[in-house]
Amino acid sequence: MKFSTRLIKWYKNQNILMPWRGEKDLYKIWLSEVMLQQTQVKTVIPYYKNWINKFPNIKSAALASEKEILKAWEGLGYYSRARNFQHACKNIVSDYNGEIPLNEIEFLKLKGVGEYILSAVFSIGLGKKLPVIDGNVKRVISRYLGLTNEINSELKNIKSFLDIKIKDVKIPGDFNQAMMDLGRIVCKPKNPNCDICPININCVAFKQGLTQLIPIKLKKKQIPHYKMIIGIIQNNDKFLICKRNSDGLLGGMWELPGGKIKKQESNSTALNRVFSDFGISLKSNSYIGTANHIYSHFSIEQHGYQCDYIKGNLISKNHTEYKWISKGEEVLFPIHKASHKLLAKLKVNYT
DNA sequence: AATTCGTGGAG
DNA sequence: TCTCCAAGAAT
Repeated sequence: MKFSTRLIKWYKNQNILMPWRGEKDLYKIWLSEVMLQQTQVKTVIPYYKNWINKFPNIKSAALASEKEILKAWEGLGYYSRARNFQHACKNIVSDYNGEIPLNEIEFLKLKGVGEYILSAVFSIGLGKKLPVIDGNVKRVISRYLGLTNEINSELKNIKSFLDIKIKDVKIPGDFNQAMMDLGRIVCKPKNPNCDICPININCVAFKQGLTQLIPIKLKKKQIPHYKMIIGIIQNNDKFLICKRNSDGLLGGMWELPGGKIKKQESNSTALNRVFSDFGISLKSNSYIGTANHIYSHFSIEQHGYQCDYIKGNLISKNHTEYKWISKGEEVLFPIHKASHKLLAKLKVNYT
């Protein structure tokens, strides 16, 4: 049997169910692929279902408020995906009469649509013979062909191999999803189950015992670590939350205000300095707790302090809106994980 | 071209 | 605890 025949036979036999499998609505296929970027299937499923309930089509997504969009994405990470997806939906409503462009060049112009999304949506939704290349596929093919250069310098070899293999496939979407399922379930990063792999016969890495070495990857740089003070600024029964700038890290998300602690600086000194720079004066404070959080390129250690507000309006170049809210109201706002960790400690200690 | 974008799970 | 990395794209 041929490579693709073995692969697709295995795929059909697995019959793995996902909410978007078998879906024909391009909008839903597209949404699933956006959510699945750098995110595991299991994580995406509840977010996908919730999103489809709230925004069942392009128009509803385009008409939603930014707050609703980010709230539906809260906790999923890489929030620019949500903002870009809505931007693209608005673009489709205004410039494409509400219909997703079926032309590759036009679809690629949409925000958040790259080579992967194009290939995934057009192969699964339209039957186009465009191979997808994601982390799974890179791993599977680099092992299958025994590619011993750094994985990202082998992309042309991987693509030319797939371009040939997908030509004689009847259902390109199945071929692509089979490749990704195989990488996720069998050809795993560690301890691949080569014994049950449908394409192990011609796999170079398997035959030569190289599955532990391939794919070859560069070592990641160490990420910096920062200490921060975070304020739960109390004013009567309310506390302050701030909306981050729409660009950059956690764009558009709400958070508890705070800032970095300088080296050799005490927590209380940092607390006074940061909020003095924000333009608000505080009095007595009490320690709430510490919450660590790891981002992709740095990590933080948040030291939370509950403070009593005296006067001043918070002005920060990092934020565009400020709001005093009562405890419990935070569920109405899209708030990032790091702030949620401290809010959880607030509940434990002060209810 | 290298960096910047979250969060959670696996081992 | 530590490291890797997941249906990548934008800058």
